[in-house]
Amino acid sequence: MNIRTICLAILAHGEASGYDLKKHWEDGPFFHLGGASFGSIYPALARLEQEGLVASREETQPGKPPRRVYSLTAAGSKAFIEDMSAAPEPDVFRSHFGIIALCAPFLSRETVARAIDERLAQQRAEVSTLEPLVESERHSTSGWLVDWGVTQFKNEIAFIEKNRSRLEALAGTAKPGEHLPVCALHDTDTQTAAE
Amino acid sequence: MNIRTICLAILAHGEASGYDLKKHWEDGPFFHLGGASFGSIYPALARLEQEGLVASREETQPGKPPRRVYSLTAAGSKAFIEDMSAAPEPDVFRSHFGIIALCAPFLSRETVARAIDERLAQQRAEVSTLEPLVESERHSTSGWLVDWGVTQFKNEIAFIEKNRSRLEALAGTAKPGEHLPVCALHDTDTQTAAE
DNA sequence: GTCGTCATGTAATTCGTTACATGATTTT
DNA sequence: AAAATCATGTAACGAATTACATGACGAC
Repeated sequence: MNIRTICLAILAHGEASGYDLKKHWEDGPFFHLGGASFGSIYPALARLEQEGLVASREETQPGKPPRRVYSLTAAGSKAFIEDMSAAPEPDVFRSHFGIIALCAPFLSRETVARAIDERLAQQRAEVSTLEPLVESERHSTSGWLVDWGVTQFKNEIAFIEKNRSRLEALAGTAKPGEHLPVCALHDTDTQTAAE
Repeated sequence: MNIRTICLAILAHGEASGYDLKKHWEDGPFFHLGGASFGSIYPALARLEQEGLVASREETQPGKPPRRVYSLTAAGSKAFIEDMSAAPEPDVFRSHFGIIALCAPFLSRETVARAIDERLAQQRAEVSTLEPLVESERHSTSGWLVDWGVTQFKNEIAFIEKNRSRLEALAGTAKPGEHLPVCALHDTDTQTAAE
């Protein structure tokens, strides 16, 4: 999922300026899906225009700087649909919290407890951003996505609350210098060592 | 979450070569957390060694090329704990499926249906990778993470199965050229247009 | 005799971020 | 008077990927 595709996806909803695109990501409830800086948006739009996938017109507005408004061309629309139809690479979430959970035996109880608290706070914050939208977006385009998000975050919160003591109990259980397999499955070291 | 941190996290479990590190990511059940190529692992290890966070020794093995085995130094251990204690940036998942859900009105029913099927297949594949580990890893370091993953994936599958018709019903509902707000909340265009 | 595994590394390229540069207007 | 908002863009930099280069050994 590159910026180009996200630009096309947002422009499919209607024309927008580079500034608008950034606002959709930063202030919108879907910032999980993106988040991009001007330094990548403007060049991306310029390149899309060069490729003929978007067209732009300058819009002068009184009392404000002129804005360059982009919209999909027919070719852009086609490219967007092709992008959406392409087989997706599996989602990768490089999660700080996941690494902490994996490394709990090497970390102090306080570190683990704090990580759990922070994770819960973060997921709760996401829920309180999205939950008010469930009603207002029920019959809009984004209603489904809002529900998806709320459900995911709530489920994770429930899981962590239920299993936090089990994770905290793992904290600090590795003696200094102790060798633990990352995952017992494919750790050939331990097997070789045992032979 | 950069490669450096993941290297430290895996090396905290015990010494490993660059080749080992890659295997932990690619073949292990935790590839969601990472996935990195040799082109990034080897330079990362070299830099960590320069900084004094890891030490290496060459291990000659009969019939196989010699391997350079890395392990954390005291400074590396400290750096690892600091990295883990640092406040995490909120997880961002740039999800292809999420974008499709958001753009359903602009896509055909077939495209949306296929995307749903692919998503379900993908999440089910993750479950069948992780589920067999629930038992074997129950009392190991990674047990918690395995449970976390299984729960997350199963919950998402359940949600999609329950709500797929609702998403499919949205497909193709936008007329060509129609302007739809990405999210009703902060779409000033529609409000301005309505004034 | 070719392909897969073990093993390390470099170079070119892509993608994106941060910081910088500019400038009018409105709010505090 | 300072700060925030609207608005666009470039340049330097960083992080990671892909592709390339090398080479021995074992399996089929």
